[in-house]
Amino acid sequence: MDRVKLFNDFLSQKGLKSTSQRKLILETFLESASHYSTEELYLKLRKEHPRIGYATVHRTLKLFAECGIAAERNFGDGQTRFESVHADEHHDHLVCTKCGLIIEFEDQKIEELQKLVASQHNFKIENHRLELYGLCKHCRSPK
Amino acid sequence: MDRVKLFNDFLSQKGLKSTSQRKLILETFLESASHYSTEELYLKLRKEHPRIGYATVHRTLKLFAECGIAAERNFGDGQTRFESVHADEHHDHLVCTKCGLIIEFEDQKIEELQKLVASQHNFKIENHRLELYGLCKHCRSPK
DNA sequence: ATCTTTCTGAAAATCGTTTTCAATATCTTC
DNA sequence: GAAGATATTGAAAACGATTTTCAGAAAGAT
Ligand SMILES: [Mn+2]
Ligand SMILES: [Mn+2]
Ligand SMILES: [Zn+2]
Ligand SMILES: [Zn+2]
Repeated sequence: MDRVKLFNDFLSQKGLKSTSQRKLILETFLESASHYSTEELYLKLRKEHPRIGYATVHRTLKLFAECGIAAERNFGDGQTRFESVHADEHHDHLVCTKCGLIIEFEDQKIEELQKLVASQHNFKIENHRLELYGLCKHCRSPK
Repeated sequence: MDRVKLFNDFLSQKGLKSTSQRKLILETFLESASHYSTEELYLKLRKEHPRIGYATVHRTLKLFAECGIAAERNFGDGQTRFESVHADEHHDHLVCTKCGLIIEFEDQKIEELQKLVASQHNFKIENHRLELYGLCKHCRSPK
């Protein structure tokens, strides 16, 4: 559990405290590979821990993002989503507009061409987002 | 003025009315090539037409999007922006995180590679977004 | 001109997110 | 293991962008 240590180091370095809620939220967040909205993770946690508060879940997700173990995403449904980040890996997304399925991909050629475009405009890229929206394999076929 | 006719056809086809506000908003929207938030366009309009309402501006922008003469964009600053769409042209964006400058580009190779990625996942693309965030030419150089 | 329907603008409502605040938990220091 | 200092929690309120409501005004049909 490398990310747990990473988060604890982040907390102590910032003078923040290690609480049972933070441990619980991190554990649950790491359990699944999904792209959670605050609401979704809150509802999942509340099943087993009815005392947990929405604000705590949200604040903790923001902390994950701040320390780099989570990334904030926005797929245009009006909710910010958080996903677990592995080391310095990067990926982009295919998003099914019908069932919500999210597929991750990385294409090195596209990444290169992005850099080329940026340099042609004298632009220094800090980050980017590429999302392909459409119908997934299952939602394409009627039946 | 092709887009004016397009909008009027859209209105009459839907049983909607052609009002002085709608004419004015469309005219002002088309005048500039910028990526307007509702707020921005509202403030611009209000200078010459203090009686216009925010809700009317917003509703009208949504109508533009619905009839295809505008597209909704979201560059992560929490505001929906509307830009004029020319025919079926498509483009992506470079966004300066410091000054807000928006540069448009289209790279045919990237578009091709996106299709390839999609087909590899048996995915049917409906639309996509590619945004490169960073520093523009001016904001890069200190001075 | 009259009637019917849609539109407008101000204000209120909504939705996701963030902040506030009093009670509680954690961490230090003795 | 207390006691004190500081950060955290959860509920509720505040927030900011967007959307809806509603009564009066305007547009279009007859
Ligand atoms: Mn992902
Ligand atoms: Mn554009
Ligand atoms: Zn699907
Ligand atoms: Zn700039």
